[in-house]
Amino acid sequence: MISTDPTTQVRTLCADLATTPPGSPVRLQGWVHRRRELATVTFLVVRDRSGLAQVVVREGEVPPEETTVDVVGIATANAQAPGGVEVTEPAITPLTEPAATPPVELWRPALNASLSTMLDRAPVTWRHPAQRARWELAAATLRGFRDTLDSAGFTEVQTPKFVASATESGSSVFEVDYFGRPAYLAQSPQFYKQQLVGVFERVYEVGPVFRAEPHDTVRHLAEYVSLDVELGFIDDHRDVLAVLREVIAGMVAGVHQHAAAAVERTGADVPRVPEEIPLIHFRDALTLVGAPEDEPDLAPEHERALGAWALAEHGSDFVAVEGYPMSKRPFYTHPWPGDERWSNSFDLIFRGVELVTGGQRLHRPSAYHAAIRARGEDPAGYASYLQAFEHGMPPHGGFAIGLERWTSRLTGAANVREVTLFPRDLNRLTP
RNA sequence: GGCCCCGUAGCGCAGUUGGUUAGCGCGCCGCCCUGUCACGGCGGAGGCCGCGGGUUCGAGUCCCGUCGGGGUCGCCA
Repeated sequence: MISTDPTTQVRTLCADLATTPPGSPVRLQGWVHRRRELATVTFLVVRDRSGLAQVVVREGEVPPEETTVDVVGIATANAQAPGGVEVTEPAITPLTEPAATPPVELWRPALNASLSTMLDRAPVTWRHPAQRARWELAAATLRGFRDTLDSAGFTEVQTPKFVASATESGSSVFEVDYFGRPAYLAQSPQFYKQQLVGVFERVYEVGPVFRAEPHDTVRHLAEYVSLDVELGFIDDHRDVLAVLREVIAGMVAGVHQHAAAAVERTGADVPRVPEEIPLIHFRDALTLVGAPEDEPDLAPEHERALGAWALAEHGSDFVAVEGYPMSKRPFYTHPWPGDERWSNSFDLIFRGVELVTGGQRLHRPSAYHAAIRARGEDPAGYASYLQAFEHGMPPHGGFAIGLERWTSRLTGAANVREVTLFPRDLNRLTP
C-alpha cells in the first residue's frame, strides 16, 4: 500500500530520484522551477537544494513558478524523462500562496540579467542553480580553510566588531553610536588575533570587516569577509608564508571535495597550488615590472604584470612579494633584519589581484613603544592592546585573505559583487 | 573622489541628421497542441523613454543639473 499521507512519507531529494527503485513511493519538497503545459499533460519541474526532478501531471492545476510545493507520487522509470526516472500520479500540495512571477527567468540554463538586477533582486536571483553554485564555491572554500587550520592545531576565535579606537592602518572606519559614546566598526581583527596568540598560540577567524574607504571599484566592498590567521613561535615571515601555502592548498582541496558540481556548473578554473609559491622581493618586483625604484607600492597594473610573470616563468597562479617598504606598512610590522627600509611582510597575488596581506609582527614591548612613538603617537593610547606584549609574547605573524577576491578570481567574475550574497558598497545598503 | 560610457515594458535590447500612433526577443495573460525538457502555434495586455530644468514649432534623441548603473585610476583584502 502506497502512503500518500505527507506526514508519513520520507522526503526524497530531487537528485536522488534517478537512483530510486521504480515503483517506490516518493515525496519531493521544493520550488516549482518550471511548468511545461502540453495538450494532455503538464510537466512540472521541481527544484530543491540538490537539483531538479520531473513530475508528470495528468489532471488539475499546477501552481506558478517559484511556489513551494510538496509532491507525493510514484517514482517511474521512463526513457523520455530527464535522468530516466520521473514522478507520476502526483498529489501536489502548495506550501504557500501562489508565487508572484519572478523578475527574471530562473528556469533558463543561463540567467540573463544585468548585475544591477541581480543585486536588487538578490533574494530571488540567487535561486538560479548557476548563481547559487558561485556561493557554494565560497562555502566549500571556508570548509577547506577551517579543516586545514583545525588539523594544524589552530583555535577558531570570534573577536569584537565594535571597537573603541580607530587606530591601526589608517584606513577609514565607520563610526557608530555605542550607548551614547563613539565606537567604530572593526576594520580588521588584527589587534585581537595578536592578543589571542598570547593565549592559544595559533588562532584563526572568519568574519566581517568594515572599511569606510570611498573606493568604488570592482574589487572593493564596504563590508567583506576576512579569513584571518595568526600564529606564534615563528622565525620570520617565511614561516607564515609556508602556512599560507598550506591554507590555500586546503581551500583548493575543499572546493574539489565539497563543490565538484559547482565547479562544473560555474566553469570555475580551480588553481593548482605549487609546492613552493614563487617569492620575489619588493625591490626586485619593481624592477621586473619596470616601475620607478622609489615607488612605495605596487599599482594594480604592476600586480597584473607580476601575475603574468609568475604564470609564464613558474607556471604559477600565485606569486608572493616580500619586503614591502616599512613606510607603507602598519606600525606593528616587523622590519627586515639588517635593512630597516624593508619589512618582513608580504602580499600574495593571485591571478594578478592582491589576495592576501601578511607578515611577521613586532613582539617585544620595547619595539612597540618605539614604533608607536616613531609615528608620533603615545603608547598610552594602545594600553589595552600592549598588555599582551608586556606580559610575554612569542615571535609571531599571520595573514588575512579576502574571501570575495578569492571567489571572484576562481570564477572569473569581473566584479566581486557577483560573488557576494548581499554586497555592501558606497551606494548599496539593501537588500 | 577624478575621468570615460550607460539609464527606453517584468528581463535583455533597438530606436536613423530632433518629426507627430516608441519597436524587437523572452516572460506574463487567453485559446490551441498525444511526452515536453530553453516544447510548439495563434491572439492579447503591458511604457510619464530614471528624475528636474532648459533649447526648439516639435525632445526618447540636443544642453545643464541630479540620482542610479558599468568601467578605469588613486587605495586596499
